[in-house]
Amino acid sequence: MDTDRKDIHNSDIPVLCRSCDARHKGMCGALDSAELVALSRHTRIVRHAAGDELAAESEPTESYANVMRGVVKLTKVLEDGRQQIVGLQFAPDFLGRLFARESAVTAEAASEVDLCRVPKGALERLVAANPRLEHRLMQQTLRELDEAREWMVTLGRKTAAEKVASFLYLIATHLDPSADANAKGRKFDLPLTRGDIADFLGLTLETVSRQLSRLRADKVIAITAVTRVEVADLERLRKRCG
Amino acid sequence: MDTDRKDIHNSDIPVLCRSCDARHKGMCGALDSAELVALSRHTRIVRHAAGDELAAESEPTESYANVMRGVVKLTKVLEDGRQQIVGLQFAPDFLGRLFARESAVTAEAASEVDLCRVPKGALERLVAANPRLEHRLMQQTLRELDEAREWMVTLGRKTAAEKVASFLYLIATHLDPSADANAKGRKFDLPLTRGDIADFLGLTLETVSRQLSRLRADKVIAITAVTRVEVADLERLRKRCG
DNA sequence: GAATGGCCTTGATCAGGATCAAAAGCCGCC
DNA sequence: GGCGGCTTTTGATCCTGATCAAGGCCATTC
Repeated sequence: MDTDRKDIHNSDIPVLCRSCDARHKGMCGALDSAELVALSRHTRIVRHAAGDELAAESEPTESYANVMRGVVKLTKVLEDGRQQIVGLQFAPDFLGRLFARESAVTAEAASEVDLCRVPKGALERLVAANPRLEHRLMQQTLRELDEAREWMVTLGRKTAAEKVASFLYLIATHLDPSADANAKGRKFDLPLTRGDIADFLGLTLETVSRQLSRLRADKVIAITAVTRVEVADLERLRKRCG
Repeated sequence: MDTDRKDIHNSDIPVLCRSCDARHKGMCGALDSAELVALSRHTRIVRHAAGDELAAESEPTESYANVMRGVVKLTKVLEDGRQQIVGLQFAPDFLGRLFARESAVTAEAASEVDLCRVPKGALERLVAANPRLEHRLMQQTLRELDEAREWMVTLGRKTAAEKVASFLYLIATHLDPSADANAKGRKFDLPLTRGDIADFLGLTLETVSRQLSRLRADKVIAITAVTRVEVADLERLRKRCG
């Protein structure tokens, strides 16, 4: 209690929110400090290990979340087990399908992940009361729709080689926001296994592995460890994306 | 002038809007009669022939629209001309990417189409002033995102036969909203050519044609004219969707 | 009603990626 | 340090759907 009030007095912003990206680039940027304080009473930071299931397809969802660290994959499966990754979420993305009774996708931690969870009802009340928040979430939803459509081109019309290059390009440009955007090269850890990448690209893991080997042989990338990729020249990689 | 005022007096609802589906299931349902009257001063009903380009990729958009009749296809192309249809819009869908400076897709009339066009600025002002309208559009955007992700599974993981069955199932369930939802069968005209269907499914038109022939040979569908399809038992078709 | 030009269908062949199979790295664990 | 369980890589073969090619159907036009 006492500390709570001191926090508010000190800065008007809850401790947990002070260094959170969601406040700058994510949905919390739409909230003033009073709303932030009110919301933070309901939120809970949770850490999940890679592989943890965060939400299941056709299961009721009882909370939304902001991704604070790590990568979350959204997947859908056919009855016979064929699987497709339909989205990847990076910090500070909002996680969850607003207003939906149940999730249309399975959400799984691709890497170790920190989430800032909010109970469904609490967020929906806040959205109803604050059009600016809904506007923010609308902007993200529109961006996700743009990305989904971009990816449909990749899935439907690109060759295996172009698909793998496109995936690497996506990761290189999304994963490390701290990297200098102008830098020619990038180094990063793949947040997905070969099998996951295959599920993202509509390929088999063998094909993914072969195409990675080919990109390495062609010196477009270096693979310094099984999950470690270095791109010396992003532009050369982009040329391979079709 | 005089007629205008009479219309308003008569029913509070602009003539053009009275029989429009967008007022019931589309975005205009979020507007009260005064807003409807105000908005209708800016709208213009336009008819487009099949094949007309309604908006071009990377071109500035100066208006949004509601689809009142017909089917609009949204496409994206790779530099070398490979094409992918990334969405289909049916009445009374909203057409356009809210808040975007330029379109990320090409919109083209797949059939003869009637649009209710609204200038970009007019709609954006209305959205800013009316959170309920943004909420409506948010709902449609979320639905489109769900559909895009559903389609990613089809593109990435289904066989050619399953893709074609899935397309027919989509059309059968979306095209004729007046049809009895419980009816076992459906009859409809395909709004797309074989080439368009191929671009939607990530196939070639020859493969689409062959798979259609196979579905006909297997008595899952009847093709009574080149664009006319009859499905006797929707459930049998669904079983082919994978 | 013949000619023209779009679509569409069907056939023959080809190739890209899947599948099947095995070996090679990698890592935790005893 | 060596063992067992992994994911990943690489190889050999197969098969689905692409490509190349020809012909058919239909509407429009003269």
